[in-house]
Amino acid sequence: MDPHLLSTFVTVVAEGSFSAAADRLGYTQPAVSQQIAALEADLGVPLLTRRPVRPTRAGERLLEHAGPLLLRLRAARADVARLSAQPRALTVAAGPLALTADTAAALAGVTTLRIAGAATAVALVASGEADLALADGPAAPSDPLNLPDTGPLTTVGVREEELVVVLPEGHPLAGRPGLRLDDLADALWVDAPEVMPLDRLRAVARLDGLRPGIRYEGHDPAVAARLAAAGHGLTLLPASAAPCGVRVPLVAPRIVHRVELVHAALPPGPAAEVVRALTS
Amino acid sequence: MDPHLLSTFVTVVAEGSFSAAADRLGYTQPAVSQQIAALEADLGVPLLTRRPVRPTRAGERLLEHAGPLLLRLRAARADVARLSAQPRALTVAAGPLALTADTAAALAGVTTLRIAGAATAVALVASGEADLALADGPAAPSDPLNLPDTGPLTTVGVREEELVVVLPEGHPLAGRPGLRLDDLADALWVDAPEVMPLDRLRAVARLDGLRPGIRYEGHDPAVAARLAAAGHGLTLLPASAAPCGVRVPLVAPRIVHRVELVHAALPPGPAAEVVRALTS
DNA sequence: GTGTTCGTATAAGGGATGCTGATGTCGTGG
DNA sequence: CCACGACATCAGCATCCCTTATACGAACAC
Repeated sequence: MDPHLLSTFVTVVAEGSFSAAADRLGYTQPAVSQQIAALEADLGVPLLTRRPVRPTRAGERLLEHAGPLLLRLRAARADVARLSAQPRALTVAAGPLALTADTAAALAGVTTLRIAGAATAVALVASGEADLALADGPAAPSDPLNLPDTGPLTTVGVREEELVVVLPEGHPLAGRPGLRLDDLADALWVDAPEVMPLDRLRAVARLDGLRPGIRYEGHDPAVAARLAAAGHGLTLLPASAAPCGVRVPLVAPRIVHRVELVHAALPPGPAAEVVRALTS
Repeated sequence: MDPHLLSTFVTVVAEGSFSAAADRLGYTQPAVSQQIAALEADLGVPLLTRRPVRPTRAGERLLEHAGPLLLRLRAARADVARLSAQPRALTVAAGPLALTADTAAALAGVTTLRIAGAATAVALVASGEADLALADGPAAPSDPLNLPDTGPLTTVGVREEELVVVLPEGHPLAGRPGLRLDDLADALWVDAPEVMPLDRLRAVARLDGLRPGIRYEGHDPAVAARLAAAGHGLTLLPASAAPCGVRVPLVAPRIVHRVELVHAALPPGPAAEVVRALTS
């Protein structure tokens, strides 16, 4: 199973077409046909239906592996390259809720800041496209975030902050001193996958429900808060990131908003300085 | 970076010799030389010192990635193969402390039982060599074990059991009703990496210390207990696995011995039956 | 210092692999 | 029914990679 073939397979599925994938990869169409045929011959099962081009069940299984595999390959290459690389631009990938005032203050010397979800941020560090990641997400107090395993990276907790439920004014629960998530599982929630993904919340809180309401595809927590304040659904945010609406602390289950710093082994330099500043 | 080359690289490091690796892989020596040269040319750095053959720092980095990568490749292949595979022998990989009487009773129809550490057991399931894994290890109560991420596997908790410190009779602490691990960090411990690895204990308990004493390379918990009872060092075992010695419950930090069942998506069959029996 | 030996690197040749361009085949839409 | 779009197949050719043969270099013995 050549990674080259795997990458072609991923592209074909993404494009939904052999010819389009060939264009994108700089091959001719027969080359892509033959690569897919080689993969299917190797594994002994069809991976794609043709016309329309869609993954079979076996193809879906393979897809689940292909992404992490190709990422890990890039990570290996990046890890080796880091040893002999000259210090260059300093890129930080941060979660949308990771940048409080004092965290931002610690980012001296950073050239580029990129906002990305926890998994993407870690992937950027692993593949060498970013030097540091500030991954954020919900977690039980003092529990680590459940970050994908992409190789030998160092992870340190940076901060944990109380979470609040953001409600519109006049909501029946707005007067409560604290709220339990179980009581809100049937309510409508703002579905903001780039700010506070509902599926991660479900996993951490160990509950089903949290019906998705309006979907917000950006990564500005203030917008999510405003949507919640306007009654489009509830949302859960760290206290400092909810500028409006009625904010009621979450009391059960005990979940906090956690920020972790992820980086590879770093030579002394500006990146290491930022790590020191963030962890002190 | 061809996985083929990666695999050759791993073999060369393991054998400590190009020629020996060539023999093992069924190549000639120049083929191995050329493969390593190709890898080094691709990555732009020497990966091995020659005479003696040892990984350079870049090579060590690559090695850290190569194992998981090759495992993941096997896992992908196995995952696809599972879809069209006929039900065959049913193999279970179990941790050394996973098999209590009732757990063993649930293994109806199992053909082969293999004892392996948690990481190895999971790797066996991922690569399709085993159908089920019963991984075991220390963990905070109701926290999952920290198993390596090898792809889309299902994990369910099976059991949690109290841990006891095994002491020789007459030990100054033998009369205590309960023990704190911090107070024992400076004591000598039985180093039984296949039964209860000290490094995992350190990670879970978040402490250094636990000085390794006698090393036991087998995986029989009774032997570890006997070594402890004979005064060769302390050891920590689930209450049911310590047949001798003075057994004092561990009261802090709160750590239990946890067993988790790991398996891929299973078609109905004997394997699924065992899963049902173990999780009910 | 010199010779022997062991182990890796290099060179040349041949077979397999994999890409391109041309053409075939099948399903869809006019 | 025909034309068109899209994937499969085929032939040809360049490249890659493995094998055999040989060169090179370090370690060791004397």
